[in-house]
Amino acid sequence: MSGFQFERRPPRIALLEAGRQILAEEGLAGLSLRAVTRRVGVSATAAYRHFADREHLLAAIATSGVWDLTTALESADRMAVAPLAAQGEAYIRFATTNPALYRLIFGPERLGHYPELENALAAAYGVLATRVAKTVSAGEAADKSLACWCLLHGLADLAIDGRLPADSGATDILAARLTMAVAPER
Amino acid sequence: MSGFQFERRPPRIALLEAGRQILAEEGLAGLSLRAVTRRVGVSATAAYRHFADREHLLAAIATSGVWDLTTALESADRMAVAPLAAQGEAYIRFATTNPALYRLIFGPERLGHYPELENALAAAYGVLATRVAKTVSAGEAADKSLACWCLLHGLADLAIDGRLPADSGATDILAARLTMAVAPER
DNA sequence: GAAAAAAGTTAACAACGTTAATACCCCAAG
DNA sequence: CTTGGGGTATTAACGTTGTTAACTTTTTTC
Repeated sequence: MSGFQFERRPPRIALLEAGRQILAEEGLAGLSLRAVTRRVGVSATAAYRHFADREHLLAAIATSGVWDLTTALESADRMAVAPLAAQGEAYIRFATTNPALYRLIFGPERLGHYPELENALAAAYGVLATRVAKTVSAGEAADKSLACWCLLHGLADLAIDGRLPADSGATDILAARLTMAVAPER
Repeated sequence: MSGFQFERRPPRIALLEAGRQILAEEGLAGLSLRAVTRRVGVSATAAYRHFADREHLLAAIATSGVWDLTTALESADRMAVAPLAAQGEAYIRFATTNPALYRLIFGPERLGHYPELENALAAAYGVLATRVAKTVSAGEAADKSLACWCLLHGLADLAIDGRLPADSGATDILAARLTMAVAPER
């Protein structure tokens, strides 16, 4: 009868969330296995029940981030007018809102090649490419999708450390402009 | 009279070169302060005479890499026909030839913001922007330069871990095509 | 409630970044 | 010659990290 019972959150997820918090607060430098377990409140080696090693933890954190990006792109795309530009803005916003996470995703050694990360990235790319395909003639679709992604990735990278020339106005305006430059009219 | 005298290479440079070797051979993971000093044949702490800490060493290595990229772009630009496309190819070639170095340069936290690295990056960007400015109408120069750089950076990143769709043909052809897409004819 | 699976623990190791205190080596000034 | 000072390198030590091994504890399942 006694009302509640706390939902015991699966420990794997607790570690992931703690990792993302630390990443947001202290950057990649602070993201050690021990720091993560410390935050969750378990002992240093507890994480090895859930991740083979530190890199797998990092890959899992990155993967969860990519899924967030994917859903952000999807929901931006549902906008009635200018869905492509909206995706561009959403992409840049994701990167600038979660800089350390973004850098981890596209980071040093791309975290080896973890299949889960690959899948998530493919899904995110798919959302963009699908929209481009609807915006552009059939023959150009592949190239323009690729160019669009490169443009956004490059822009995001520059935006993250404030290297975008400020005279061009706000980040999202620039993103929209460049996105449109790649796949204009129609 | 006695012929030679070995040029004593400045230790700072020896450390830098050892660092770049390690980076090329073992990737960022193997690039520890101790590994560098070990390779040069000095004791672990000797590097502190020349670099404040590990991050400064990394920044110096990255900086030296950017200067290499700059001269590669410059010499590509000296080509008579299609200098812009040539720069694009040179950029991608640099990235794919020195993947770990490239990733270090544009890496995790962009190595704080070290002025030497900033300057080197500005110089490299200048080489590209100057060429774009000569290829495009005055009003478009800034935007197109930026777009061009983003495109190349994104392409390079994808190329590094073989994520470029192979059906589009060789990397350099793709680079040329995309470069041209941003700044066509004239 | 016993057996099996999942989760967490302590102890220990090698490697790393970094600091402090100290030695060496070369060369110019007295 | 000696004196000393800059630049360079050394050893010893500390705290932190990733990881393994040998366990114990908790939770789930039948």
